Amino acid sequence: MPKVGMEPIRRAALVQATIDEIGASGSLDVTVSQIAKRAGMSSALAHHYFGGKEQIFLAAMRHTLAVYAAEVRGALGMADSPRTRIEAIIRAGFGSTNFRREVVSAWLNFYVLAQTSGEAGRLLNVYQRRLHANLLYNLRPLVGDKAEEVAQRIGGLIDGIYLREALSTKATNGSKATALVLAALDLELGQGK
Amino acid sequence: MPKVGMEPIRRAALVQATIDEIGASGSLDVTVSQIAKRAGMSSALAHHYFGGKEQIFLAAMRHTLAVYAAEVRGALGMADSPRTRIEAIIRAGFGSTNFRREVVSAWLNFYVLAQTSGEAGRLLNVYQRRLHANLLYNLRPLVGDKAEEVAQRIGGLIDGIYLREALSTKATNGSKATALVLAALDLELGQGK
DNA sequence: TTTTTTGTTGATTGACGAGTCAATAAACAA
DNA sequence: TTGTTTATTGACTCGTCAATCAACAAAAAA
Repeated sequence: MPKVGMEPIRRAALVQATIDEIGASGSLDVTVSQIAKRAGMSSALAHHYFGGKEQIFLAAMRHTLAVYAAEVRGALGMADSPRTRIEAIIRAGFGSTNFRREVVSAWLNFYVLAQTSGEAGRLLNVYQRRLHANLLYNLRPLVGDKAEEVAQRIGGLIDGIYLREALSTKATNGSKATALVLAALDLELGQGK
Repeated sequence: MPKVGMEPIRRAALVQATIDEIGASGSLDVTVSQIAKRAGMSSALAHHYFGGKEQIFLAAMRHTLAVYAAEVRGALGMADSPRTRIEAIIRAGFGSTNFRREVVSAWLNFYVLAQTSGEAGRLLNVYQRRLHANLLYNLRPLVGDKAEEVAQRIGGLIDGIYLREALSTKATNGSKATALVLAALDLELGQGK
């Protein structure tokens, strides 16, 4: 019983199903059929709306990145000093949304996809640049010309902790990760200038 | 013209070819045929010696981990204080061997494999525990009961910087990464007991 | 020399998966 | 009413790939 205006609904369902399926299987070796089934439709329909598997992946990646960007933006809006803005960035990265197992798994696999797909690499690049620029901009007034180096370190630490959580079998604890990075920030800022 | 005693040679060639092939393609989507061809033999022979694809991957992973472990051990042998031992660990991680593009790529993909394969997860776990234990043991005399936290941070930073290099399109600079982490170490140690 | 062990591959099998297509049907426009 | 657009799928094509097998060759053992 075909209804009209299904396209956005189907697309959203497929994107979410893709993230869930990647999270469930832990790899990009998920078939279009699996994704479509989870989203409650035939694989032919998935192809109809997205054209191909890679485009489904990219849409899922864009969605993940967009959600992350929105959270950072939201958190930044509530902060009014460089220091609190940096804290906001860190907290947003380890927020409950981005820290759910399936999202973490999706990120990890997007890292791999970025090595193969040019478009995926570009997307990830945008994320990394934005994170770095945000950190850099707010660190500058706090540590001057050390900002570049500090931003590199805080950014790397965020990614590294993220990675470890992705691999850890234990239930992940976002707040512990946040505390760890915040302590590093304190150290970096405590060093004068 | 079959010669005798080929097994170890073939196995080593396949392991190296696997790492190279993963590095070249940037993903685990490499076929046994590709690997075998790069190693100069038929795919049937690869199956003959290893049994299956997963076991080839695991052997490559074990080799990568073993090389890394050997470098750490070598570096540790030349150090005689906790501080220099920690430096040795960091330097080894970013040493030229582990920092070559194909090795970095292999690591990244092993991370993904670890989510799927139990044995791969176990192997990676061994590496992480060993790194953590090494850091912890040598940090204890320097920062006392903060050692656990500091080890977590230094370890996470190593992994994170590694990850970023894996994704960077620019030629990677191991010494820059090393300097970044060493500076973080200085900070952590500078904060007094 | 005969037999067994080790090395080696081309050909084949069997499964699976991406993408296409034709067909069906409801909604909508003319 | 008739034609067009949108939604939807089962069936099919085509390619790929892991794994197996049968067969052949050389070396080593008997």
